[in-house]
Amino acid sequence: MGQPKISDKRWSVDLEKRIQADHYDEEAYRKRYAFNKETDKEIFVIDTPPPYPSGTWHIGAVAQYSMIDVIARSQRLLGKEVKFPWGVDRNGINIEFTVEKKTGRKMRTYDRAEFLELCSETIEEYTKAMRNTAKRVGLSCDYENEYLTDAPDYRAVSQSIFVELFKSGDIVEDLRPNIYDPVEGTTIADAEVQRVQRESKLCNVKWHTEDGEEIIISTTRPEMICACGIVVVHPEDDRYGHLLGKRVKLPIEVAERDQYVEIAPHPSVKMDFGSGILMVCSYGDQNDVSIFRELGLRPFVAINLDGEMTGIAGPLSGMKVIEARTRAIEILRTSGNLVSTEDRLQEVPVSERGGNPIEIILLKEWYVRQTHILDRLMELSKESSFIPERNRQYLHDWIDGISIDWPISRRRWYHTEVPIWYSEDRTKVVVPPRGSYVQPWRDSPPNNSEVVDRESKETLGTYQELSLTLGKLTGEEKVFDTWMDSSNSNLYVSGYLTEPKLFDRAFPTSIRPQGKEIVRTWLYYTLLKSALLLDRPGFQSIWVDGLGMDPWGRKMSKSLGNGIDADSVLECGAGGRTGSWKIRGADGKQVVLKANKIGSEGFRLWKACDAQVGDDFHINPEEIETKYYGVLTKIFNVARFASQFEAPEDFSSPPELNIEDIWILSEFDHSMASVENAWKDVDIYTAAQTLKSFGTGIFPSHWLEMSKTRLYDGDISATWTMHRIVRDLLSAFSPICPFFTHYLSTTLYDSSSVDVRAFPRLPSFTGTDLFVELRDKTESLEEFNSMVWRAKKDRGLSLKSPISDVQIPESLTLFSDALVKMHNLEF
RNA sequence: GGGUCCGUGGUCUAGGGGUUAUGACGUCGCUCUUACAAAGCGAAGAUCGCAGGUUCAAUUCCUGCCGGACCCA
Repeated sequence: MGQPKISDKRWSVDLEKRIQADHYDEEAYRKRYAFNKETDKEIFVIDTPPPYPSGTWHIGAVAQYSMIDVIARSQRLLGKEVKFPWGVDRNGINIEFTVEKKTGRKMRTYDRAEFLELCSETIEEYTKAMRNTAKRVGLSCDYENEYLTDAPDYRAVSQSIFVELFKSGDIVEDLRPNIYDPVEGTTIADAEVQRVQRESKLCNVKWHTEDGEEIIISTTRPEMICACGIVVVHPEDDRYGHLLGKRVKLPIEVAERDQYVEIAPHPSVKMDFGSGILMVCSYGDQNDVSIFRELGLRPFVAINLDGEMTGIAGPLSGMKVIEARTRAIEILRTSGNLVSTEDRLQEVPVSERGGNPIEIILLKEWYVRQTHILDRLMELSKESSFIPERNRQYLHDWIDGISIDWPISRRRWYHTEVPIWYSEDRTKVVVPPRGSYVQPWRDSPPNNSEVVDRESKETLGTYQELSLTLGKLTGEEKVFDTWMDSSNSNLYVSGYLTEPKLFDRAFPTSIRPQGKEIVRTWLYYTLLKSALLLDRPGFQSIWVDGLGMDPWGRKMSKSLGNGIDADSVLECGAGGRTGSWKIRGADGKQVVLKANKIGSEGFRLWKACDAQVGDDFHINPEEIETKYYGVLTKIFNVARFASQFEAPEDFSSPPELNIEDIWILSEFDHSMASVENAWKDVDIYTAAQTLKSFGTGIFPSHWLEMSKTRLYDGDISATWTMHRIVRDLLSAFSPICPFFTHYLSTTLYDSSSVDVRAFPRLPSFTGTDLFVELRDKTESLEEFNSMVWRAKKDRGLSLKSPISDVQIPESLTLFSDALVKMHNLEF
């Protein structure tokens, strides 16, 4: 016994930052966390979600990433070779918006190359900030091999996969109705559409049949009358049976088309909506699209790419949609065909990124075919386990609802280019060779490109041989939907195209960790790719966590004013600075939350203990501090206490052990067994709770108090037991609090718990009947100790003062010596 | 309108057909006892959202309703 080796009186955020600074020393870091692809160990590849750098990183996402790190570290602890990549998703419309906002100029007013340069500079800044936060929260990623989805090597993979799917016929080009954002001038996918409540005007419009009968049709989009292809009523609607087959005149003048449309039956009509008669236009909404397709009608193009009405709109032609709507109402009113209007709240589809009302327009775009493979996808998905299992439902529901192919081309710039050139006569295309990145809008094809027949997809020869026969080439101007890039992440990190030997061992990728809000995009598209390319499931397990919500359970958003910045929580307590957050509470009033110390270790511990995976979690800095900082203090002090006693030389063979030492070892082994299983099952919650309750409960409160006298007397059984438990406890706990356990373990034992590569379990001497028998004593032991403490309290005695009339129950007589000393019992 | 999840002491949370319902925070009381007052020990505090049903037995299973969250149309 001597001075504690740990000099700090308590754990602090400053100490945490000092340890971190050392930890990110490059050489040491690489030794710890680099991935060795030649390993004989089991390989565990994590498909880390590449975050999108947008300035501030959502605290809920940071919390989620810290749990992904817990997964990475726990798998290392179990002895696996872990690949925990660090990737950043940088393609997309977000950064384009950011640059437009920053410079006050719209994208299309720039030269394309100049604009790309601006995007790339801006996103680089954000990327740095994000990497710092990642390190601050302790992510043990391979930062040295950072991948960027906008870098040539990554884009090359995206383009190669495109070419592969194009040749196999799974990617096609076609003229189809597409969801289009007229303000940003680009197509978007189903998954990117959001719905918002808006006030809109429902117009009840008078139409006339050929034989002069008046009918009323309700619509919120009178400007679309010019694109009306048919008028429908419900087949069972008795009111209108006589109208079927008749023709009805459009109530607004149109050009270049027939003024009359037919009335037909269709079951999709809601009889109780308005008059029960519906006009079907190309295209007012998704229902219109399916009716046009079903009835084989010829669509009219009413709106052009700039969001203006086309020539068929007659008097409205050339107007923007909103303007045209107002004018249409005026025209109808003047002509006496407007019966009435009503204001009503309506769900309007808008684009997720731009927030603009979307239109459905006929466009020539590139598609990944998916409707033909949905059953197979469902089957393949059964081969992946979900954590938690119930979140499988999100994927099923999405797959069930898919009815159209995935449009993947976009009319934007800061994205991966569609790697295609068209021959002068448009019958042939040139595609780049595997592994190269091309920009067809400004480059010529590389010489080893291939020439492919546009219809049959047959390879005709190399570009070098055939270039003279192609005439003047035109490079494709369009780019990919960003999900087209990010849905390759698991293939990329598992070595597809670049490291076939690794890929063989590492695919399906061990785990896909992600939030539930992107099941329909990132997860779905990734599984789709794996199915199309390889006919295999993309993952062994899929870990789908809930979302970080505000303290009252609502989504954090700028408009609600209830956001919490991640860095402010991680830095709370550093350099004596406290944290304070002003946010709008549940009742709309400002609430001020205050905390003195959290740090990355407190933050991680909170997330690990607070909620089961898959549930939404509430983020309240006050709660994080009050509930979990004390746990760190407690374990710190246990280690500090232990540090005043010499650690044993030999941790593996115990000396002759005292009965109460065997007892606590049996308890400890039981806890460690469940922690080991929890880590194997990626059950962070159970591992965290088990460690926490052993480390702050029975071990210090009962065993340590029972054994203090012996420890002070230099008893080797007690000393061995304590150090063995403290050391192993720190190792098992290291995935959750790596810096905390690193500090304690290196100070006490000269070796870091973050370097342990085999889950620590007690030697086999322990697995005896005696173990089971002693573990049965735990409950009565706890009860007895509580009883004595209560008795002393009731009599106003201090805990060390003697007490005389207490009887040790028969079941605990084997602990008599220890209990007498612990409680100072007198007889 | 549909789907999924949730509703357990003041707050957060575990559990799950069968004695006295888990833990934490907060509250109250006592204690600076040679690891720990940024702590320890002890105490009080819950008709498990509401109404039915199944059952010998429901907080747990079923149905409906109410409330919340998320997703979709």
